[in-house]
Amino acid sequence: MDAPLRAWFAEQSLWTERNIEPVWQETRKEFEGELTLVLFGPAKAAGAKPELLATMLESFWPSLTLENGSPLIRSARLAGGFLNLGLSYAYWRQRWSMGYTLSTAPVHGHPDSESLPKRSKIVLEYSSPNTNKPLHLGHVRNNLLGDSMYRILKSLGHEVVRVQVINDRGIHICKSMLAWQKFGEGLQPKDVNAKGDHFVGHYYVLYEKAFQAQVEEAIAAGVTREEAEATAPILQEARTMLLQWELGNEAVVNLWKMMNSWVYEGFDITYERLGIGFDRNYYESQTYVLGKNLVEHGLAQGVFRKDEKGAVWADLQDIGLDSKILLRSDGTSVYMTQDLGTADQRQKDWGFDRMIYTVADEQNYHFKVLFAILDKLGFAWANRCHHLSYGMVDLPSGRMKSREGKVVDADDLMDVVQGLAEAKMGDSEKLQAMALDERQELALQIGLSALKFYILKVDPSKRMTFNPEDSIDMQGHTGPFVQYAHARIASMLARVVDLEPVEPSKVGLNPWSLDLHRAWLPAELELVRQFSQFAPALNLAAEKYNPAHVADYAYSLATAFNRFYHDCPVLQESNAETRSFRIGLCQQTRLLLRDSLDLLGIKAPQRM
RNA sequence: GGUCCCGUAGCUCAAUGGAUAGAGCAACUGCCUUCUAAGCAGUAGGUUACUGGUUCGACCCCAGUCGGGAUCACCA
Repeated sequence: MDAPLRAWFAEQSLWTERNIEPVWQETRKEFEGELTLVLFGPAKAAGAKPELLATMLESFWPSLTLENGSPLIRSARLAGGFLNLGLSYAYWRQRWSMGYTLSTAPVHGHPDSESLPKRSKIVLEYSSPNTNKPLHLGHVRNNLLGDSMYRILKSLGHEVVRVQVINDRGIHICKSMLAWQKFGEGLQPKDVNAKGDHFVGHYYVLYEKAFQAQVEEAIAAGVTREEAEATAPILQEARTMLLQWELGNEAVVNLWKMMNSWVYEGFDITYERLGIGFDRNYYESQTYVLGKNLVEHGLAQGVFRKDEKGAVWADLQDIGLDSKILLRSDGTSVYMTQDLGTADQRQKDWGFDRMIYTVADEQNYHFKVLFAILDKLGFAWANRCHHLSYGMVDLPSGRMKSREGKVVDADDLMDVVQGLAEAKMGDSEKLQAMALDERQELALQIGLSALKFYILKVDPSKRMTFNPEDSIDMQGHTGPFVQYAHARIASMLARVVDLEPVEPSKVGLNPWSLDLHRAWLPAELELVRQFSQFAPALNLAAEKYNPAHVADYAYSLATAFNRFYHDCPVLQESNAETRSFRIGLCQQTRLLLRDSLDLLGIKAPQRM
């Protein structure tokens, strides 16, 4: 809702004398009006019936005017305790003219600019893959959330630094290295025409197979499973390799570098195709040594304690959490230790106001503890760290399990959605004349749109089920539905120049000159009303770290347009005034659809 | 076991404490000689897991019960 209007209502003595904040909501579709004042609370506080308040308010309506003196309120009807207000067409024209788009925002701000959070510098972490296997569906949700939040926060004027931590070291990396050494026969990805990350992932699987075989063999020889798993020779070899890596053994380090470089080449391709990018990579091989000095510092300050074995602990019982170990008795660090160090490092690197970690909700407790310890260490920015926690992605058959090969590979997924979009395009005569590369690019845009929208329309905090069949759907509540509305407008507007050599000012840039000498049709009013919802949706998405609000908005706007398109002729409208008005509506709709899609990382093709 | 999260139409998801709980998919009915039918209009589908409580009003807040998940390592 319009902030000045809200402010005006809130200031009325009717409320202020009784210390009441009026409750507003969007008017439900089945009632006349766009804005609803809920009178139950105020009525109760005032000891009066809603009817009486509505009557009292009636005297205020005439005093409510726009800058040019025309009235603000078009209609006011009480239904139960709900006062439904219809706003004047002049108001909606003005509101429309302030219509916020990404391209105009930095210059003009937008109508609800008071509610804009202060612009700040934000470090946003997402993706954070391991270098022993390719990206899968879980990474995809992470990437899409991170990328969309980046776009959303950036559009509100924040400076956002996109970072990922690459988990490039550790026992799991050594496992694939070892397997390649044993079974790889010196082959490289290019020798077998493989994508680097898949190539390395293949050896990780081979390791697991060899490991299981050894375990079964040991069990057959009479050893317990537990012991067999702990003592498998190949695991010993992997551990030895990790030690050698840590000691800087040249052969091992060279192998490590070579295989990681293959993986990065593969990741680059996947990210590129998915439309995801980063401003800075942090490598665990460099950050895993960080944090020890922080712990020493905390120990000196008396924030941490050392036990009799020499291990260092953070006591968090005072804030309802457990104790957390930070340094083992042998002086080595744990995961938490490096996360502390990395956070501190990033503050030094960027001087951020806020830091956001896009990490699955299985680590909720970890981040609670991390932020609590940063706070104990006295970092003022500790309470400006946020864990953008998202739920796991399940398959219809249940949880994804990489060990059982029950994973959806990111590259395969993109192949499938692109292929389906292309097949669908084949049905359309208007798209058959396209050049092949153009076709494939469009198919990718549409396929990715289906995938991205399917994932982003769900509240991040909720666990979601990924149904492959639904995810490639292109009808109904989907990305292609929104894209289609955009493409329809684009193809229509492309003809405007030929059909109607109108002044730019007549087609929406200056709506004050577009006074229609008639009441608006419902579809016209609904469309303009949707224009005013863009900024609130964007703000809500940023505030709640939830791109689903933008996805919802894009769908609502597209729906409103489709009805308008069905009900109202545009180019074929004979009345010149109405035609210009509607062309203006189309232009504004197209911009908002394009920008909403962009915030979700989805392309808006000109035709489809 | 302690802590935290979740339970809404057959399925996937919505719904600041507000009106008759909404969409899409799947099912069924209409609408292309008309600016792109990847569309529009309609029918059917609900004890919001259950039991209480708070209040003018509860999917939403509180307590309990049942069901599902996560987490609580000198793992990462």
